[in-house]
Amino acid sequence: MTPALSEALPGKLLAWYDAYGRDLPWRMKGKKPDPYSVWLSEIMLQQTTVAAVRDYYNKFISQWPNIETLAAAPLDDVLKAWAGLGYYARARNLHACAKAVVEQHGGSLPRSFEELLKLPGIGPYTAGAIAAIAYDAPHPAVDGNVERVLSRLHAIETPLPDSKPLIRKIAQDLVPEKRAGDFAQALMDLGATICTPKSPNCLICPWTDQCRGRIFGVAGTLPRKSAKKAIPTRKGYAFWLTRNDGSVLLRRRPEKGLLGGMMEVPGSEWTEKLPEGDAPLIASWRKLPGKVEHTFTHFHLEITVLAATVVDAKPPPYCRWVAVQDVDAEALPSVMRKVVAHARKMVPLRHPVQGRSPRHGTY
DNA sequence: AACGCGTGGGT
DNA sequence: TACCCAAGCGT
Repeated sequence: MTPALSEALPGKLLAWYDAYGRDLPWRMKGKKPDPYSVWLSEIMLQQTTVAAVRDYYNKFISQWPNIETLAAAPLDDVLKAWAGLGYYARARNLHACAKAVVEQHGGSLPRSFEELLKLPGIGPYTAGAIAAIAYDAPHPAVDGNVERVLSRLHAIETPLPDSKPLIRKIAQDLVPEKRAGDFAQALMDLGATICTPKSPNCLICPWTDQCRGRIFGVAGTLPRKSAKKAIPTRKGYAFWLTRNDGSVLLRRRPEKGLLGGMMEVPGSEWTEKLPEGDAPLIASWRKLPGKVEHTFTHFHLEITVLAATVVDAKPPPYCRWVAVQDVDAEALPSVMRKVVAHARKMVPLRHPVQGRSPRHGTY
């Protein structure tokens, strides 16, 4: 590509962005971006769509308008507010990052890429995005959108992730000295609205004349990606244990790993062979009809729900009784909200069900 | 370096 | 329907 052409690219994109850029809650129209808003939105947007993030972002900003209030909040409150958004390590890291910024940086997010990179939950993409959007530093923010747009612009046939180093260099060379933040956001808007994964709308693209993917007629097929393998199905049980006063037993999951720190309906392991083991309390369990199905990133899950009622019992380790009307406010991930909905549909409160073939303490 | 880590919407 | 995918990070 000639120098003249490559120099024209940022200007064309910025002009397009000025006219057609999206209006999003974390973009301050005509005002200087707020680093806290930029950081919060970027963490939420990791592997997550704008549509999914919008309500969560507004809720967080209302509940914790600045990083000090977020840092002072109990982690469980943050997990409750994050529940349903997925990738819960982000919520734990968000809270840890807020505390680190307050304790080590006087409550202001650092400006340099290197310092940002040291903070929990901030990797190369997010550090670049914050540096560029919040502080207008000339850093690229290379996410999935940018990888797609630039793969097409240069008709890169090397599949991802092998092409990442090349794409990163292309992105770096494209960043303009001025308006680096707008440029980063413009590139993502272009990918989200025009240079979409399927059926890109090349007719209205500001880069259509320079796009080799379009010229070669392969834009819609790029970027190439290495094949991903199939995911297994795992099975398990969940124990819906209600108490006579209208409360249900919930359990806190271990702090790390899948759904770390979140609440759950107590259950068995999730394995490819239906597991055997002990229920959390001795009771008469009955199997509810149907299954709860859910798909995680790396496996499908089928949960069979067993229900029982007790008069009273001391909660087992990591468990506590929660009034059923308060369950919705708990830090329950989506899979567990499905379990709760399934159980509540089948088990009317205060009408204890007799076990048909009681098995005590075992399922 | 490859894998674990959620969810809901689009096609 | 059964994929595919989205502003990635931590280990």
